[in-house]
Amino acid sequence: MNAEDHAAKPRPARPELDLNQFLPYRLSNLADRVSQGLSTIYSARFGISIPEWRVLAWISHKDVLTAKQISEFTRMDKARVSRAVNALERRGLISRTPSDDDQRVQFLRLTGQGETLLAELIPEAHAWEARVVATLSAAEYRDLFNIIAKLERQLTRIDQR
Amino acid sequence: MNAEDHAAKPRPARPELDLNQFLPYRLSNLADRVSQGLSTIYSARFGISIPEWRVLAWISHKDVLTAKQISEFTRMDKARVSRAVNALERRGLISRTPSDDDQRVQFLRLTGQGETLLAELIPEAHAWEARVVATLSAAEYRDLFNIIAKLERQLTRIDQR
DNA sequence: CTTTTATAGTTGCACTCAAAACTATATAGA
DNA sequence: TCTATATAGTTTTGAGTGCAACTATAAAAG
Repeated sequence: MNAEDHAAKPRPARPELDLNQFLPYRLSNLADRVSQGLSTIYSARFGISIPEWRVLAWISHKDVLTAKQISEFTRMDKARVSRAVNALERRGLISRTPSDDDQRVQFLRLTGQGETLLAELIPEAHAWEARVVATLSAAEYRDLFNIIAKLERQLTRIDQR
Repeated sequence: MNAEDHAAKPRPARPELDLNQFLPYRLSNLADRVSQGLSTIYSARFGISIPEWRVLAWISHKDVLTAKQISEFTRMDKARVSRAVNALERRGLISRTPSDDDQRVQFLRLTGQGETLLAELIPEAHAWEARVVATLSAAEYRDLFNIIAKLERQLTRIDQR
């Protein structure tokens, strides 16, 4: 039985919130499911946590990064980055080399082992993404990225005030 | 200096991962920022946590719900729902009435106080959403919801295998 | 009936997280 | 130069989380 069937119920004048037409709700639902689905690949199969995956992905993308930079790119707390970096180094997937200019800074790079792992992981991640977006037309796919970019710029604008 | 400037670096044949063209990355970034931005409204201003907001929103949407149903709609763990429901009841925002048919089940409803709070909160949430999507054309807005729906259906399909 | 199996909701526990405090180093100002 | 302030990264801590165990009730099977 559906609660809405009680048409008789006297409704106080209350603003309606239709969650299916509420962007934050739809967006967080979708992103959740996407992250969840993708993480089964790198978590179950490669023993990598979400923060670790993000760190790996960015180092792979940029070749050399500091923890600070990763924290900015991923917008993860620096404490979270610190722990992920530690875990990845312990597993031999990345290396740290202290900067000569600034003793506080460490440059992070993939090790051979890290490269090998990503060489397996990245194609699977791409394949998974491809399955998900297979339902979209080329135009929709393009539109989606454009819309996301627009929304992000707008959020930045709003933040600045 | 950009690490990519070292054109000399001998690259092993490794699959590239361009995060800006990787949907899970863009999506989780955006959803994160949207949730974050919205939560400042109900968290800072009304002392409501994210799980509590979700529970309130769904009860408001459906009038009467059980914890089980909320857990399904929000895809939150039932423990998380249980704790949010407890907190909301302690604050007098929702009421529980045990089902006559099944002693295990409790029907959850907004109290007058809960209605009042949502009457303030919902318009503000809508206003915030409106500011964010103000950057989109009507067509883009429509497309966005269609694309999200398509992707969710596809994820359900993938899950089922 | 009586026993088994399923279900709604709660609680305990180990783990994760974000914020703050802290350490070590670097830069700016007096 | 000495002191104050800022910054990179780590550690600590309190709160929140998911999982699994548990309680109470209900439904199904024997």
